[in-house]
Amino acid sequence: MLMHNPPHPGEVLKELCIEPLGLTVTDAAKGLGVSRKTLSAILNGKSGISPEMAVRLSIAFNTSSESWLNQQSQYDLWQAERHRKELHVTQLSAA
Amino acid sequence: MLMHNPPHPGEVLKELCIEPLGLTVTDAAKGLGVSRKTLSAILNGKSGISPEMAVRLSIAFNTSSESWLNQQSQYDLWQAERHRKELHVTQLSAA
DNA sequence: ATTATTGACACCCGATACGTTACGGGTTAC
DNA sequence: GTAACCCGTAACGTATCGGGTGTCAATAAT
Repeated sequence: MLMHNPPHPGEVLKELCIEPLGLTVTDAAKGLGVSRKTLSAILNGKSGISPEMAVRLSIAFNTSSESWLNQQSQYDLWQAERHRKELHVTQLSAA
Repeated sequence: MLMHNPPHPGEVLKELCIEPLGLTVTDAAKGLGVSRKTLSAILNGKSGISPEMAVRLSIAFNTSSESWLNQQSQYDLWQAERHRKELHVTQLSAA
């Protein structure tokens, strides 16, 4: 089933990892091995979480990479589903 | 936990949807509303399944879009995990 | 006030999804 | 043989996106 209005993974990252640890974006970016801009873009919903970034997050925050990437997938899918009608696709399998 | 060596989603698509229905790549592509090249690339592992494509597949084959996109995520993640060592990331949370 | 931090902007690059067109290699039917 | 399919794919273009670098202005902390 589809979640409705899933939050952007960047929000979750900020609220669950960055803020609780009192990390600055600059320091967190340094720890993740990416630029400050890259992390900032994610935290502010401008970029998604790439597979490589999911692995970085899993190492830095001792979490699972799947959870990050699945969150991103749910988010992307929810965006894509909103244009379901505009993709003229015909049934190929039996209903 | 991580699956090991997840199959490319294109293989699954071919074996579970295209072949059982006796569909040609040309006809399936037409039904999906994409070019023959685009579908061919997916079936042969040259391209991944985009969120939009997942929605197309869900309509044409009466399946869930999440399942397609999750398969792709698992595949992408498995590729990314293989370079875990080369991403110099430092621990930020308590172990 | 000075410094640190941050978000927003520009521009660059590389990867990727998708389209059209076109080719060459198969198979099958005539 | 030749015509009609089907297929993979190379070559061109489009657009989007993640990521790096740099700059700048607003804000927060000292």
